[in-house]
Amino acid sequence: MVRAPCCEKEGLNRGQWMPEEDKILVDYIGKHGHGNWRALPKQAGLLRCGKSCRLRWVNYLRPDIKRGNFTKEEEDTIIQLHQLLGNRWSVIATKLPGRTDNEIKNLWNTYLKKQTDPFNTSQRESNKKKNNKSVTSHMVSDMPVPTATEQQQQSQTSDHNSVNAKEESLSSKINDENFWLEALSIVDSSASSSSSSSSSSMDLTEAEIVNPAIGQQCFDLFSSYGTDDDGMEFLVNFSMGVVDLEELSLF
DNA sequence: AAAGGTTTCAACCGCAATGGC
DNA sequence: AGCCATTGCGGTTGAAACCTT
Repeated sequence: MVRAPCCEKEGLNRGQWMPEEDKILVDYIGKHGHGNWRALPKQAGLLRCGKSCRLRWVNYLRPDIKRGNFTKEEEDTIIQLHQLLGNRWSVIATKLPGRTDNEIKNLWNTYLKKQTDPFNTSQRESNKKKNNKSVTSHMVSDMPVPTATEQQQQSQTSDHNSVNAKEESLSSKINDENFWLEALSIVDSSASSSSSSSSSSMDLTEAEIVNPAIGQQCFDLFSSYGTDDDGMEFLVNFSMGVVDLEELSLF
């Protein structure tokens, strides 16, 4: 079967959006919402395909878009999440309010990828000086996640027996209340009784990781369980320092 | 000043996923 | 179950801006 083109290309504008086009799109969506993207350009009077309109809105015209340089915290978050999720830009973007997947992808491809590559460490620094842009460069985290190179080195140097022994050791801690009390600080215990300190972790709702070393152990352990969608969501939150304690029952 | 090289990022493309019929 | 339309995602492109020589 011949694939249908995404839009009629004849007579439609392509390339850079003109300010007038932006205004038409913003005005239309402000009044009617975007509804059906394919039908939108015709209804709004734009000589663009629906796909182009959607992209322009999502990546540039949305009112909640945060423009400007990424902060150090945002960069660190992206680096951590990328190590966890790979090139799942849309998932990463959900953890950075106001940032788009396209923006994050561009940042990664032009800067962060080089940052995490030990053989290209100084490239952006020199560019930064050239461009006089205020992008910070470092990789500091309260709960450090190993770089891809480090992970590779780790996998090369450790044998399966020692890994299994470590997992068994960590697994045994999951049901150890003191282990969790040491690692976590309760953020939201409203759904449980105030005597939560003496209850099991399953009675609590949400906690912050206050002991990075233990947090790292937990992360290693949970990662070893594999990652379906729910597990992935848990790991994302965990990597950002927050634990949904109800999810612990999954492990 | 200008030519050539490099970087950035908005926009495009093609494919996969999803949902309705 | 299968087809089709639509949406969303990630990879890629190319024009513009910037830098170096």
